[in-house]
Amino acid sequence: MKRTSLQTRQCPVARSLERVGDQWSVLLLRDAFYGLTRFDEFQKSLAIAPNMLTRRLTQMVEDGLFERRQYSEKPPRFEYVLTPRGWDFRPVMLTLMNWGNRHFAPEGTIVYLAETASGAAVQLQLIDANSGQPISGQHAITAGPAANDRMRQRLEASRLRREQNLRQFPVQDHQP
Amino acid sequence: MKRTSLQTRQCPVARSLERVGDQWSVLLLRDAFYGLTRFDEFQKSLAIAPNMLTRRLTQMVEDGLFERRQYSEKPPRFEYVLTPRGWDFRPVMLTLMNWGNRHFAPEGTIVYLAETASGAAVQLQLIDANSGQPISGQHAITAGPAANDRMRQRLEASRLRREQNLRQFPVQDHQP
DNA sequence: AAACCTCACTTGCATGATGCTAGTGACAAG
DNA sequence: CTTGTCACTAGCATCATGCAAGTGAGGTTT
Repeated sequence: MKRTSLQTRQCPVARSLERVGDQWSVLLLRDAFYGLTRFDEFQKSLAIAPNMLTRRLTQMVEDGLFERRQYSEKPPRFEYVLTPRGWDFRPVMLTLMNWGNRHFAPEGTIVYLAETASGAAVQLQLIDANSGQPISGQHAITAGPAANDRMRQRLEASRLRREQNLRQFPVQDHQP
Repeated sequence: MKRTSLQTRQCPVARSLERVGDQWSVLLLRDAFYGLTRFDEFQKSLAIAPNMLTRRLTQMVEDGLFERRQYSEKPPRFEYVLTPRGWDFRPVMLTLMNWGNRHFAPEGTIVYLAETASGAAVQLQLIDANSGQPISGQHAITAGPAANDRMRQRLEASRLRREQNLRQFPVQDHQP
């Protein structure tokens, strides 16, 4: 059957998944961050069927993640370059890579993020730029001005459950 | 045809996608972070068909993201609780949510992360905990000890392209 | 005690997205 | 004038997705 559309859902995660909720989209972005731009580069790197690649790239151009650009007139040739929206996905990619490294690399560290200049390894951390504090279990998703009733109920229920848990297990914090 | 397996690929992103490379897995994790644990809670919240939900949950239990736990004997009832590996996905979720909020919420901010105590809004930022510096275009993916030849070649090619770009556009930095 | 409800699923089948293979069109090189 | 590169398109097989309906163990209501 048709895959259920998440477009109508009022949730930024669901809306993101509508654009990158499949394997190939994310891998294409990964390769784009590695600097690939051309159809056959993606094809070789990913071992993806050409029709799948066409479908994904077309969709991602439509979604504003890639821009299709002609780089040669006489042999008509095209390349796919990241838009600002595509570039903006980089933190998600790095966080996901970090997760994969920690949990699915039994043979040891495959890749890591490093400073280009010094080569020093980076230890990724998500912080609140306002306070400088790392994100922890002391931070919670909150309804914004555009949230509808359904979303507010969902978040309110979540808040209540959190309070109950705190009463039951006062020191529990899975997210240090 | 069968979906191509990414298991054999030596890349932490591909390996992560093998576990969360579909829409429902990520949405299940989202709801788990909201505090949902029971089959029918997930079903109502996501409007997912029960067979799909069974398939996803079973897979995610196998992958070590959820643990299936009996919480009642007399009416035999089960719940699905996040494992440490599942909890560890939270930074990815928050970063993805942030991306969705910025790019796919034309009606305004739907949800935001806030400090539980003060209610102060959080401005998410990815930093290097070693240096305290934000992650920028000055950081690059580097081969770790367990990287194979193919991965090293990929990263070397990426490095060369970056250097060429710098010669062509010396001030370009898409990732401030 | 019959009827109805809750929770956690299972079964059966339709269909459309995924994916393999082969082919195409525009040019360039030898 | 044959071969090669690049960027695709076309045709078809099949498997994952998803709807609808049912199941079983027990509780609650009338």
